[in-house]
Amino acid sequence: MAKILRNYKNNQLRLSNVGEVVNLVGWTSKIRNLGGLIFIDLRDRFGITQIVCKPENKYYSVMSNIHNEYVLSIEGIVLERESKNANLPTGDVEVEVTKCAILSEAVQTPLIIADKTDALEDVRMKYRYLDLRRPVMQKNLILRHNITKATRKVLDSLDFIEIETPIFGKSTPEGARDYVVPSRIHPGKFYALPQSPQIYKQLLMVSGMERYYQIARCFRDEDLRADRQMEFTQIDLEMSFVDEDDVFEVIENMLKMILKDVMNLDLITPLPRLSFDESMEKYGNDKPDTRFGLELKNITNIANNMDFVVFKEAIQNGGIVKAINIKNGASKYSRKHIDEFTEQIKKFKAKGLAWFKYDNAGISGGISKFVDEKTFFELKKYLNIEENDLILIVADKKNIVNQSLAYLRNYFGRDMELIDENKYNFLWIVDWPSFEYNEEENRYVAAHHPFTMPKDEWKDKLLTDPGKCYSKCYDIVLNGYELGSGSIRIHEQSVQKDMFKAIGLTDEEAQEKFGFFLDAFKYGTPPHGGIALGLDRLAMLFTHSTSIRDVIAFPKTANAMCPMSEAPSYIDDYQLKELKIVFEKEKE
RNA sequence: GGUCUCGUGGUGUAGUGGUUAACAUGCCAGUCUGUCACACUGGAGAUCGCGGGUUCAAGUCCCGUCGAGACCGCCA
Repeated sequence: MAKILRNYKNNQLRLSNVGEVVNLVGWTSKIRNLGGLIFIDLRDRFGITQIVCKPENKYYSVMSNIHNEYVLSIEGIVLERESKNANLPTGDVEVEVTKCAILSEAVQTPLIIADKTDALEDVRMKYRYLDLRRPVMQKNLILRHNITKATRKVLDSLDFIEIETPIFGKSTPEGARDYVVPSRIHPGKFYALPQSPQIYKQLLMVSGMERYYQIARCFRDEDLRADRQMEFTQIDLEMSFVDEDDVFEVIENMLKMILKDVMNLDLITPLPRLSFDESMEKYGNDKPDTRFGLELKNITNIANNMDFVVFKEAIQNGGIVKAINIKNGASKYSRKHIDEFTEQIKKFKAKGLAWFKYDNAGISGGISKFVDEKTFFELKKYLNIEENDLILIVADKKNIVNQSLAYLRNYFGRDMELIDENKYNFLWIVDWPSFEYNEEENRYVAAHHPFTMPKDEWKDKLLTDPGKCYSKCYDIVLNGYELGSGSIRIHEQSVQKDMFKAIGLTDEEAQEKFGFFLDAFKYGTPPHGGIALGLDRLAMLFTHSTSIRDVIAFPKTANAMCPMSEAPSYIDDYQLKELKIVFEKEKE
């Protein structure tokens, strides 16, 4: 085949090119055949150029037999259009065909190749290669590329080096479920795919690399969600000789650069910081969307003085009472709506949703008959209750109250249109508790991971008062999503020993579980810490996608399958034999 | 593991237990020389996811199953 000529992309031609002979390639995006006059929108990754062909043209019969998605190579002359299209960068010109070669024909596509396809996601997944022809999807992947490009640029300028760590590793005893790969050479043994390069990046600090980063693929065998895939990508980094503020500064600089390069937005730094406890109190979760207010208010004290048995019981059982005030919600939401909200929060095990409305006639509905004048006076002041407000109250165990109201807060943020979609509200959640108490196992477990450095003032109190310990752990949150998580790590062996003791691990058990990792720390370990940011989530939020699947070229469905390739699949018996894997026959 | 929603031409939807399953878009053909969501005319295209049941009669009701999605659990 002759060399395919192409001297312009389909977004390039302007009035200044009029008269030039140009060579274009692309897919047939749209045909408008007016009988005596054929227009073809020729699409490539960069844009669309209108091709025109008149009846006297010797390629007229060729052109009139072209169908959608045919791949064409066009030679033509750039002309000024008689009627221009202001919606298209190339809308002032068109290319009159002088030569046309059909490089490839196409049958009818199962989905329409346009930004607004009418296909649902399973069809799009099955024909992902066609879905990815849609300009909006190409834009998403290009934006993702721009994020990694900016990331590499800024981290390189800050002396970070990109180092690849193994995909085949050793199964880690804690954390998410591992994906495992059988070893043929060592029958019965398995490699584990990394949940994150955590172990390796810390070892690289022991190695003296000082500043490492990686655009790292991570694997977790847990159920999928709109914002969670079985394999996902993290911007993973680790630094030596640093404390929390140093990590924040690097990430803030990096995000500033990414936002500028990718979105042309100026990020104001330093980013706001919120303690974990404060976040739970005000927003009910550890990843607040701060683009709107609607904060949770703790009314336990006021509720305790009310003559309402539901509140009293909840408080007596160690629970709390919190409220949100939906401004102008009284007239918008009917009793039926409120019943639906109640139904929704049952998934968090909330037993009910107390509510009342306020207007100039006073309070009404829900629990209003339990709200006496004095109580209302206090609530009105504390919750800033005004005309037409709807007050929603949950009384239960602390985490049920927080989960329920955090859910409702996000719902009303959207439903009352309180969210400015053009805002990117990054913030740090800092000062995390070191431990969570696991009631099932009756012991403390590491809230982050057992290598997280406690705050200086708690370093020597891990054993005496673990429940109150805070650690040098931080999350970065964007618009209600956990974007990244990191910590300063323990580099002192005495602190590490206390940490293991606090979570009930003996020296022998710790050695057995984390052996080579702990050994490495004996040979001179710099203070170090790091963070990992979810690239998929960042790209999802920048593109205003509703799922990370829209910024991943070939994602899996919620059921961890690929409708296109039909992975996962059974393998041949000889492969199983070679791996010495035997399945037990299913018993009925 | 659990809860909920959905499954009807290529695609997206409508469809009171009762005629030939409707509409939009896409596709095919025809008319048309300035369209750009071209317009107009005509046409093809559906074993209503699959299996069973109730019924004189099932796209519609029931049970099961498979598939898709959202959420809970899970994700140190």
